[in-house]
Amino acid sequence: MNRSKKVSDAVIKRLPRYYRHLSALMESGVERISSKELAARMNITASQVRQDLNNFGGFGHQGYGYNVNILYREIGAILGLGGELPCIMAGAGHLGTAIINYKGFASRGFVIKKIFDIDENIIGKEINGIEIMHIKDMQNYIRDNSVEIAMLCVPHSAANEIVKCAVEAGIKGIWNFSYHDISVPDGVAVVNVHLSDSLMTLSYKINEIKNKGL
Amino acid sequence: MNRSKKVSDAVIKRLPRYYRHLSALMESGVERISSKELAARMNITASQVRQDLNNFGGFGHQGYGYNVNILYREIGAILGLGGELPCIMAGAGHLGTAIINYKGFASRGFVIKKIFDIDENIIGKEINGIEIMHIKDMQNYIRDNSVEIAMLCVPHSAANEIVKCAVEAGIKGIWNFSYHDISVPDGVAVVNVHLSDSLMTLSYKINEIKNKGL
DNA sequence: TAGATTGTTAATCGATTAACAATC
DNA sequence: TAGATTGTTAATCGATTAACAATC
Repeated sequence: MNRSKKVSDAVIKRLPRYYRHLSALMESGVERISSKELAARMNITASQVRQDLNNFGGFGHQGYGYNVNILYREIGAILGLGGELPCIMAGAGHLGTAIINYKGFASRGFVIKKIFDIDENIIGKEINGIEIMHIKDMQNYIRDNSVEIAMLCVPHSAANEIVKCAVEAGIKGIWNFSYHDISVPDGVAVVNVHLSDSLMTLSYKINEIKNKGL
Repeated sequence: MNRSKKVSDAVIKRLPRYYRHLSALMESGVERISSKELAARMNITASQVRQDLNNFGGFGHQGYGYNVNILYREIGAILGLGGELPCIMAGAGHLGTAIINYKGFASRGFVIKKIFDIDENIIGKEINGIEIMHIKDMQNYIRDNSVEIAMLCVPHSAANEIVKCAVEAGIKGIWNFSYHDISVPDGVAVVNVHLSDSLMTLSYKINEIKNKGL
């Protein structure tokens, strides 16, 4: 992998899409695919496929295309998949619970080790077989167990404090569902997920179509 | 609003962020803000703020800046907020339940009218005071009640069929949480939310930081 | 070998940033 | 009025697309 030139955000966001499509191809028993065919499936151009992949190395062969299995594995490696990534969930509300119960993450290596919440009534209980502990024990748990990812499903009033704790404990990345964008020091990765932003984008698009019709 | 030139996706995605920051400014009692100050809060450039807003009209005043309340209301209108947008939820699993229980949507006008599921055991029950009906009744319900948005939290094996139903019934937009991207005819808006893509992006970023350290 | 398809360079397109006259 | 700040045009930067020699 070429570490010198920074890969653009646009490319990074497409990587999981490639991964998804390659996974589907594998399931259908497809062994090889050309950039042209893959692009058609994904509604992008063949040029873009080749440019994207060549950020990370030449995975194809002239006259042949790309081996689906190999490309799938390579993109998985680029995405940091392959091993186990220990996670914790902060916040056992509805959204946290939904994510804890989602089966697709563990199979990709995102294993939620513990859940942390402030509600005394649920501490000691389990969700999907995972123990709920008090939020005050989160920092030590992260440190002692080399947790890499903190998933954040808490009210935004609590978010900053919890982020601070997690960062001090050496967390590597934060997956933030709380209302405000969060910021962290260099060396910690953050992805903000704003479901309400996404819904408003949909509303915009509906509105746009309506206006076009006038 | 200038309908002739298409507003870019990059701008559309920033609109909810402006909306969020303006909302916070209103709460802190700020009455006016310059593009420079707003940009600083949002980690973008003042030029970009002005360019973005001028896609939709001149909301500012020279020497003064922007009135926070007015700008908030204008962006709300651009986003299609203000009235009620009737929604239905397809799929009452963990994720669907989490979204149904989220309080922030209804206050923005996204009111979930009914929930549809295939599980006979839960039909007739309620989540957050909203009735669960059988999925076979979804199409008529959408048609008879001019539902605008279908929220899709079903397994991907069921997604295509449900989308087809909803589109035939005249749905205006689909908020899709199921695993695969969905496609719809012109005139229907779609926003795909892929939580696992988002998590993999985080994993990439963590990995990138690790590699940079080497 | 001939056909196919890559990796990569060059051209184009679009989005972001800079600059500044207009004006509150 | 003088200072501030917009709206908008021009310059720059970066991402996407096109083209093609290399080669399987």
